[in-house]
Amino acid sequence: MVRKRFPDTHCSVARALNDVGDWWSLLVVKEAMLGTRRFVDFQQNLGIARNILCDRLARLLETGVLIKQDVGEHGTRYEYRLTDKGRDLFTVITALRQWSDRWNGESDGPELVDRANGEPVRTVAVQSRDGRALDVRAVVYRDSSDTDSAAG
Amino acid sequence: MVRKRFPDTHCSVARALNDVGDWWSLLVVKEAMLGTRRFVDFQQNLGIARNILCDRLARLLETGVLIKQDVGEHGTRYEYRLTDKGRDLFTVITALRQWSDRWNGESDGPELVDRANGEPVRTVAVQSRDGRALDVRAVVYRDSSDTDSAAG
DNA sequence: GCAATTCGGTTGCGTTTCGAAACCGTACCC
DNA sequence: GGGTACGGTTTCGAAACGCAACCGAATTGC
Repeated sequence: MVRKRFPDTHCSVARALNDVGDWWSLLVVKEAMLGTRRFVDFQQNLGIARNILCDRLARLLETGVLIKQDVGEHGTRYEYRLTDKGRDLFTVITALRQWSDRWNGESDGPELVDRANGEPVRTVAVQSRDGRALDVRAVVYRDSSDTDSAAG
Repeated sequence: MVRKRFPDTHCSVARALNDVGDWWSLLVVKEAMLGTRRFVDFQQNLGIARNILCDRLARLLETGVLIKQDVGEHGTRYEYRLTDKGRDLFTVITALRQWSDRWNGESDGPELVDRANGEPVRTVAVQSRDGRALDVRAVVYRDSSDTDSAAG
């Protein structure tokens, strides 16, 4: 199963979607963040077809989001664990979760709280250097070719 | 073209992916955030097939991410514009962009800066109530059924 | 040692979706 | 009334998906 996706684009968003842009990849990563590590557990918890799961895991290994470890205790056993790159998707997934909760109604799923004190986490937002929340109209996409202008 | 996707899941992430989880939807939204509003412009800027673009635009209308306005100046003209729900994806898209830049190398695309002063925006992060950056290991997914416990 | 089971896949096969290009209908333009 | 631009829809081959059956290695049970 070879797929081409967005071969070499200058767009960061498109390049991110190359790694985690299909239906299942982000859900696999989310599941891994909940502690799932084994093939059968991913398969059952997500309800994904086995061949598709195989393919997604292989791709996530290729792109360095997961690593595969042989834990040969009982028969053939592997663990799929998040890399730093994979764990770093936490922000993306949390932003997506909060967006869904805001606009499609609260889910009855688990709530995300600070392990240190049990308080809910803040709403994820884009912030200016001095910490103001910025919406899309408060920013400019500045062409990176004029790096030494305008910013000051 | 009817597709089922994830029918009714308790998982917020999966529900978000129902709206914007396929290959093109997030790119369409991203393009809209760059100011694109017209069918032909989406089609040319993204290099998407016209039928797929039609389908995605229709779905984004259905889910309330975009609205369609007739601006009948010259012949048949419509504008597809972001709703508040659509604009609110700014955080998700920015998080995704930053993730890609961190792990797949900087792109030569435009840089995101504060319109007010030209300074680059902060790195998007999940924060605790008191503003500490939290990674996935610093949080707990607390079952929302025990709402009145543990939180302190 | 041999059957049954578990785990992590792979293979076949039918269905769905994608993508490129051709076609269509309306509204301007002259 | 022909040309053009816009916003689609149709057609059709290719790719991806989902289900279910099968496979191979190791472990368990006896």
